Amino acid sequence: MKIATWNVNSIKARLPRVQEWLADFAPDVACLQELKCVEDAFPRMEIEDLGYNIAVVGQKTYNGVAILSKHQMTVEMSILPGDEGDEQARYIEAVVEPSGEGGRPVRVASIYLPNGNPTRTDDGSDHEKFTYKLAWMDRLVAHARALLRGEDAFVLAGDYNICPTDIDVYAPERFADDALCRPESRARFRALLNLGLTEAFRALNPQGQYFSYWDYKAGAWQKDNGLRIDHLLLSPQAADRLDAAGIDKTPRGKEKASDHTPVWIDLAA
DNA sequence: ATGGTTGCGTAGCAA
Repeated sequence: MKIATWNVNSIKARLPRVQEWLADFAPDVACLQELKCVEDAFPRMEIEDLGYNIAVVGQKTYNGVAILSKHQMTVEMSILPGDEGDEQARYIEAVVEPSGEGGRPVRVASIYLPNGNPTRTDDGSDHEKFTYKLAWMDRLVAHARALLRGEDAFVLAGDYNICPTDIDVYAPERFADDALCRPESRARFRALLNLGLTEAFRALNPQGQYFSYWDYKAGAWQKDNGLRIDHLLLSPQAADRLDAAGIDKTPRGKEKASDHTPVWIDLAA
């Protein structure tokens, strides 16, 4: 079962790119982030026509996440637990159930983790955007811990806005104080791994520099000035089925591209 | 170089 994640940076602006990617790559499940629209404005029919069921948590102008599935899907969560007052559309979780012989269910979450920049205010204290990111990550660790008690196969896929280590950054010295690389951010990402989750791409590519995001600015794509911030984290039951993982750079090179490119895994049936 | 680009929405914020 192919499961992919892609921050599309506006589903409306990106619809032709998303349609051709779905038709060509044909993932069983696609987790999308940064839809930048409310649920009613999601181009539902255009995606359904490609054979996908759709689950959306939308928000005007900012954020927004979706799960597209070729298989039957039941939405389990539309917000990350742990903060009733959090109104940002950054989390959706569903159970995907392949029909037919031998298809086992997989729980899938589409995650748009807060960017967290700027990290500091003018007076030098932690900026609320940074503290929101860290608190959101604490909630994610707690939720992952709860999910692990269920002992089922699950995949937490999305834009984590975290470069796990310096090898995931084209110029680590420039990002030392960036929320994507700060020790506090990385410590929480490692906490997820220390629970027993497997970061799929790095597990199968233990060495080497790979990116999933290139800034629109300053010719970053042409210069390969990228970051690896989009990840799929697997429960032990999902990791046991991990057959392949990859980063598909093709969509990033097209006209009207998102600044992110899809990351994918293949799980044994 | 405190720059650069894209999207939303139509000014300025977010990334």
